[in-house]
Amino acid sequence: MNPDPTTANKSRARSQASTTMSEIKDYILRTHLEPGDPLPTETQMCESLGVSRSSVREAVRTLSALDIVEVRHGHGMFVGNVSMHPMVELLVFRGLLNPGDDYRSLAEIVEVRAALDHAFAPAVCRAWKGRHDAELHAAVDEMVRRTERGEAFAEQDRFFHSRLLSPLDNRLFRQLTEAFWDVHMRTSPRLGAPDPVDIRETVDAHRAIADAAEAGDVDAYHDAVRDHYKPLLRNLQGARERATS
Amino acid sequence: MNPDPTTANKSRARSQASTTMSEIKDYILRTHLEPGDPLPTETQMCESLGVSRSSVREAVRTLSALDIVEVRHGHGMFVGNVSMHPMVELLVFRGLLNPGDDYRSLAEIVEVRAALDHAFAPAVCRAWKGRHDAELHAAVDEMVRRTERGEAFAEQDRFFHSRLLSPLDNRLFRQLTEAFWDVHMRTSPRLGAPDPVDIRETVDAHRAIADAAEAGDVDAYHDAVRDHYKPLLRNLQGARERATS
DNA sequence: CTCAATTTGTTCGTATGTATA
DNA sequence: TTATACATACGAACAAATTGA
Repeated sequence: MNPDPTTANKSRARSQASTTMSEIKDYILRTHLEPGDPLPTETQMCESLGVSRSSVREAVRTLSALDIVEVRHGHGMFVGNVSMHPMVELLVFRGLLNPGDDYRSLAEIVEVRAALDHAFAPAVCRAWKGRHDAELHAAVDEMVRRTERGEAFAEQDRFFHSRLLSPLDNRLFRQLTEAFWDVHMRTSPRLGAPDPVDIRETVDAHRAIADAAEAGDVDAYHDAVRDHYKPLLRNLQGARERATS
Repeated sequence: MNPDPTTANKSRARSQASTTMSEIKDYILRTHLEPGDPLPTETQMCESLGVSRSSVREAVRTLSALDIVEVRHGHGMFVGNVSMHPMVELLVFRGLLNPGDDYRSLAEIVEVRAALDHAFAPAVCRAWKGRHDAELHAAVDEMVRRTERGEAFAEQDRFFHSRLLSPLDNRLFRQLTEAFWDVHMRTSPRLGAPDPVDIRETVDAHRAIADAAEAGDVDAYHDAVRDHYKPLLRNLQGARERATS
């Protein structure tokens, strides 16, 4: 009685959209496409995969959420750059999800950031030893100026950390660090404006980090990283105590 | 002339599916839902948000890809557990994407895993000091038995590392570690079967890690972690050299 | 600049598969 | 087993964005 039109699929348990998603991923891998390369149009995929447009769209939706496919309205679909952006969205949402321990997620983020910085300290010092980077110090100078004017310096901060790790060849580590920086920035506003003294301490720590790296002094680098996160952890600790009291 | 039906939306630039996604996220946060809690049905969302079912479905698709929403066929939609699974999928795909430097992604994964292990060594040793965990050692015993029978021990390996970090209160770190373990396992098969001597060395390192943690000996712990990854890094190095030759 | 072609975005109607009671 | 509620799938039509003639 049942014509069983699903026999064509490998397993009837998996949904059309799910199998279609795998097909698209396989297509990208099979044809050795790279980020930015154009993908077939929706209608072409419908024909070649033998599924409806809705299914293709849902599959593409999923891949788009993972930054594996990038879709531009009225233009076409392309291979995404497979960034860490999905994880950032995820962690930001997670941070907002916990109403009880509000600052716990942020504290965990900071702890992991510090851990990564410490772990790659030898590699960073080895890479920078003997070199001097004007842009790195210019970023710190700009932080100082902005601090004196009472302005924020998120942009310089991001640039500094990105630049500092740029000579490393572990792309995963670099992207992970930047991703956690992003999560940090998008979760921290609830902390309120930090103390001016703490800001000054943070800026100084950036200078110390750059100096230690360029001197190839791993121990000094560890100390500077510790100083970098110290005021933040202090604020976080205070906020958590206030929240529980 | 223009009836402008999009006035209801905050910004006409964003797509329906995108705003719908934000609405659902806001709904979860606003009503303080937790992972596992039921969500309104598709039709209910269509009515309350004033959009078509397709748009709701595409929005849900995106949230489902990020493990923010879990949808059970024929049952309903629920708040997902916001796990690291999306990142695992992402990194596995990334690993398969590079045809040139095949083992580079895997090497980066291993390096980050080792970095995290080293970074949290003091916390692990502090948490385990003076304690003795039968299950931890039982896992190692089982590894030994399986090695003697020439079998794999992925399950025991995962349990070991998960158990080892279980006393830490940084959930993010634990989930990150497990996620990288998953990526590692799903990317490493291309390396081929490792040398029996290396396997033995790896198993011994697990024992040493457990002993060091329970003794509260941070230095020994660092050494054990190094030994744990040493055979793997050796194989990886060899594979990369063979690939370039 | 305007027009037309291409491509993705949105909607609706309908039929089907699935889980629960 | 039946009934109900729900998600899944398909196809057609129209809207909106982009590109290039």
